[in-house]
Amino acid sequence: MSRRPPERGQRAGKPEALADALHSASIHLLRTLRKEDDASGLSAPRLSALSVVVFGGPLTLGQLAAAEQVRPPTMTKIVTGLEKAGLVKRAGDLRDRRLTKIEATTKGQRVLAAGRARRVLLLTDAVKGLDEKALVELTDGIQRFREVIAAINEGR
Amino acid sequence: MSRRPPERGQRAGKPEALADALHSASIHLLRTLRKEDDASGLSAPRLSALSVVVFGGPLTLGQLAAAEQVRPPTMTKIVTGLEKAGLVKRAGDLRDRRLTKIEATTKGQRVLAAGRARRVLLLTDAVKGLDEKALVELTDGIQRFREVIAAINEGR
DNA sequence: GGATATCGTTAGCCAAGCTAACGATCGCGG
DNA sequence: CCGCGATCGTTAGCTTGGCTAACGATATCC
Repeated sequence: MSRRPPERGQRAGKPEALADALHSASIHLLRTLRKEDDASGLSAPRLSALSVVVFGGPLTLGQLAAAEQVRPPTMTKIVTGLEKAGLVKRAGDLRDRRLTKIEATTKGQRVLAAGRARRVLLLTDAVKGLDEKALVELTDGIQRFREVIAAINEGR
Repeated sequence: MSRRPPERGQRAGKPEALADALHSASIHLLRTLRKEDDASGLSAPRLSALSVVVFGGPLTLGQLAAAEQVRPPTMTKIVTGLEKAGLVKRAGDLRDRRLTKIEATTKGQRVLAAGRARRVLLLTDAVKGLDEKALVELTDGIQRFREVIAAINEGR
């Protein structure tokens, strides 16, 4: 959902408003970051996948798809894009495709690092307006955020 | 970015890790909710736009596009989809398209309410595992989350 | 050695985002 | 009173990302 008149639950006393706030905030953060990430020429899904490859070591396409919670054909497209951009490469057993591992190139590592630096710049500016207390609240909140998502994904 | 080995900053002491955590959590929440929202036949962008229309009263396409932070052509598509689904209608001055207002149908209101109920159910389950303290932290965190996003969007 | 299982890819669909170009309407100035 | 520019929406056309269904290649197992 979205930003709308402030009369609607800012403090989110009800789970309903909380759900709405979570959804809304997520949508807007991604829309905001998407623009910034454009500077690296990488969309959010590609950036996300690249991140997994860089930090998750070499892994198969299936594993990557599972990690990103998308179907294999979707991941094929993403990996193909990353490969064309020279950010990842296929290694390992190239004959048996089920065993080929996807790994990051050094360029991929560089680009990822640069993208993060860019985002950090943005965030740093945004954080300037927050005091220490707010920072702590944000950090704690994200942790809870993660727990909620994990709970949803597990309980089904 | 994405879920990856837990050794990477859970508590987000650095802004870098905080940015990463925000991004990651947002991506995953949306991916998770997308599935649920499928049940209403509405994608996240449509649901978001519908929400703005329902709660933001009748408004022009341009205003809606601005609220949703997308370009007018994109919003044209979304509104067209919602219109075909009978969730919104165009009213006001139909001759001068610059003055036609978009407003929700009663069906639109119903569907939105149903979608929210569905999400709330999910969230309620997820929240069962959280104690009061965690709930407060989450609520506070979201508020900060919003502030950060607002700060980013303003400072440019 | 041939059936089977496993995994990736191809094909083909749709939604959502963009830019560029077009169109329609109003308001204003001459 | 008539055209001209400004304003806003839409159309056209492209890319990416998501899906399912079908196909292909490889290894394994009997």
